[in-house]
Amino acid sequence: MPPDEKPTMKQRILETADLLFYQRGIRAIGVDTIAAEIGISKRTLYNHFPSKDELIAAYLAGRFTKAPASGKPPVEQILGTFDRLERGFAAKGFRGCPFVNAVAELGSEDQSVRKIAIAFKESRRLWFRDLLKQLAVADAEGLATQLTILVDGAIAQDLVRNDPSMARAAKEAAKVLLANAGVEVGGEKSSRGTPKGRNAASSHTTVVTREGEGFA
Amino acid sequence: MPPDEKPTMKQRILETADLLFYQRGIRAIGVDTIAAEIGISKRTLYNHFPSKDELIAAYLAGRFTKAPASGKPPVEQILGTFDRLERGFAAKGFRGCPFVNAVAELGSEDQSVRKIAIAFKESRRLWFRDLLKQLAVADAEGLATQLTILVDGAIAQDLVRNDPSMARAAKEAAKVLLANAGVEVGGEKSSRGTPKGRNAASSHTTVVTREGEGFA
DNA sequence: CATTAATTACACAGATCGGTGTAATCAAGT
DNA sequence: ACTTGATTACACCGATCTGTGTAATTAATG
Repeated sequence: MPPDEKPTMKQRILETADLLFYQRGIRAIGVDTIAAEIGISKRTLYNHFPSKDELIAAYLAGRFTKAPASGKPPVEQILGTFDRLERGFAAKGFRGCPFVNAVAELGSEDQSVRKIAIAFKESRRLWFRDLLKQLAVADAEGLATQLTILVDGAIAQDLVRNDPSMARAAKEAAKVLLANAGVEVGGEKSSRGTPKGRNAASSHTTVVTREGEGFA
Repeated sequence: MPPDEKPTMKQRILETADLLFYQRGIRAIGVDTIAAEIGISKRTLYNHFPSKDELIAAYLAGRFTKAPASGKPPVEQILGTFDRLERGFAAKGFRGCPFVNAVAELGSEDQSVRKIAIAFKESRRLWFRDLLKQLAVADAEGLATQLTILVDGAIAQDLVRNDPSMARAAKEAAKVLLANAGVEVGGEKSSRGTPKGRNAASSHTTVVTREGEGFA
């Protein structure tokens, strides 16, 4: 499918909803706001999505991306996750994991949202696990769980602190866990001591990319 | 101060707001709902809290508890955090970290909420750091950060999965990080392999306690 | 008993919420 | 030129939101 050409109206609605939902919260954004942002009538929005709930579902479904496959060796893929994470943190507009946020704000009643969130988290865990199995790690299941914990912990910390170095701290921890599991982990320790520049207003030419999608 | 005696009206309002805000989300709960739950008039509520925002602030302030001090050795205190975390997860009605949730649902604009969330997270990190310094850990700052990442990661994972064993997985990771930093960590490895009973509907006589408060 | 303070019921304001109904308008395709 | 489908403007619905004004009622204190 050619990625150019003018986007469908449905796509425009969805991507605008995505932006607003993610940035300001699902409950905080009304359908009127979304329609106004695009400059369309509310009727048009409802012609493409029969209800806000379905729009929310589409939003989360769109965030459910596959973890990137690459030819690189498993260790690099695993550690690379934390590098992508850090870039995501540094990118303007990062606001944590959309699935965790959705569960947090939609309460425990909403079962469908929780289900997709669980599916996403588990898919990431399995991605780690399969790579760990390639590395002949004994307890691939448990270590994979621990890696997802590191990822989500870094995300939560960055969400409140706005400190991208949390990704690096998590990466260092991941290295220790990997080494402890008998995995040969690549050379330099990347950074030492307390990550400098905590709570950074340090804007390194941040790009507005949306890499990582569901995070992470 | 004697903890018994009948609670103040303000206290009743606050504790009810706490329960509802935490359980169902701040944005999801209206002041009418809170007043109705207690059985008081909305006017009375506004006589004690001039606005919902101040009630929210009081809610978060109430969740800002000090990490429990004890005479136990630092390592046990650190690892004990994860045990308390697991009990919190198992307790009925656990719904993640109130500060992270508040930041997640109130969006990036609300500065006051983010500030108190940062303060809380940092206080927990410093608590870890001071204990680590007692253990003569070289990079106490960095390791403390990593421990908070583990805590928040376990919380996020449990929030979506409802799996209290995430706390144990985080604890095992913490042990590895501590050992790697030269800390002598206590004997048995507590559990091995994949934590059984993932996504547990397994109700072990869960208590309704609210220990941990702000988590963790 | 009289005073005072808290709480009550209740109506109401203005905004926003998700969602619908309708008729006019616009843009293609044939 | 005619038809078809999408989009528009716009009014409207009932519900809910935060917050206020007011006068009556209740409970404790002197």
